[in-house]
Amino acid sequence: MTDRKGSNAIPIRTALTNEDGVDLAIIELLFFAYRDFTSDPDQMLAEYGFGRAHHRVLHFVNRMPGLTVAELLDVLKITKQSLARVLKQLIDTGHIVQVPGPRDRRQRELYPTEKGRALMLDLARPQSRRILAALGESSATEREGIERFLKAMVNPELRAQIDNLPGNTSGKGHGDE
Amino acid sequence: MTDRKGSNAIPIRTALTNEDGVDLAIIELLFFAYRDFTSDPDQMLAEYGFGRAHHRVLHFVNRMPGLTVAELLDVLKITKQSLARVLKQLIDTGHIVQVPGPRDRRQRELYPTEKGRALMLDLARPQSRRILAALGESSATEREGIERFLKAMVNPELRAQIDNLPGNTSGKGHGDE
DNA sequence: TAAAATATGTCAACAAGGCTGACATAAATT
DNA sequence: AATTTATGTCAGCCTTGTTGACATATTTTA
Repeated sequence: MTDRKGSNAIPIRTALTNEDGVDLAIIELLFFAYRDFTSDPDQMLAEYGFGRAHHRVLHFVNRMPGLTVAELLDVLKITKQSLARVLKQLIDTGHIVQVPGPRDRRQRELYPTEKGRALMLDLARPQSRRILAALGESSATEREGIERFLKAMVNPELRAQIDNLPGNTSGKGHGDE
Repeated sequence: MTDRKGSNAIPIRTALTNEDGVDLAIIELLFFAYRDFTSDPDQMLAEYGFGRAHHRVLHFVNRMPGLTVAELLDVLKITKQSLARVLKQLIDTGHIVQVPGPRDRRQRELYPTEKGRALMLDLARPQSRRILAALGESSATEREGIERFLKAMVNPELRAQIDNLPGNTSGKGHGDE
């Protein structure tokens, strides 16, 4: 009897707690925090017929104007077919424009339009407000601790990408290299 | 000419930076951190034919054994139809069992089985390891700062739910009230 | 006790946003 | 001239969310 579901399916009535050697507190906090963090822009995006995927594309095109499709795929870690759908919509609605790469004309450099920049800022504002409120009375040192923690949660290979975003401590930016 | 996409779609070539009054640094850190945070269990779950939704259900059933379907829906903030699919699979595979509520027999109390407890722990371990590594040299005070920040990111109405999870500072737990 | 409300389950259909595989085109590289 | 590269696109699949409708058992209420 392999008992996939049968007789020994005895209910465990004791709750798993932080004492079980696993950091349940932060695991759960990340889940709840991220869910609510994304909820503000999600609501706004729905009015445009956009989703979270559009938001991410719009965000990074605004942060790294002129990036190529391949570079964007590398930041987002999705396939080009996934990107194609949402990128097409953002182009069709005039939020993003494509410009043939000057050096390599196979490439398409992606830039936000005025409209795309405005939408990106609209989406970022409630998130920024939430973050500011959550930081509350935090000192600059505490903020550094939070940023350091979040960055350390990212896979090491990808931390360089974060540094290369414009205005971030180490990197010299992306725009006009 | 409404110009949905036309002549004035001029590419903006300047990158949006932290100086634009929006906290781009933490916005991006949350995106990257959460993506990588979920990637470890996602990979493991794929081997079982499960997804992130199964993980969440399994997690909270282990954390609050005996919760009812309605309570679980309230924690996850999804519809019962969404829950039904994944819950059914978890029950069919013997990870979770249902027990008729003793007071109200319409209710189904949800409990993990030994198998469900084991899987939940397996999934939590890499996440916990990542968190521990990210905390690194952080002091207890820094950790508190991080937890306080994350909790403050959650919508205020829902913070009580977090406190009521077993082992969390204020709440007196859920199990055998 | 009969009627209404509640907790849960289930069917059907739909959408977003991931995925894979295959193939086309233009441009650059070899 | 042949190959590789960057991008686009078609078709189909999967997970996980959604809504609406309806069935069943049980509890509560009138």
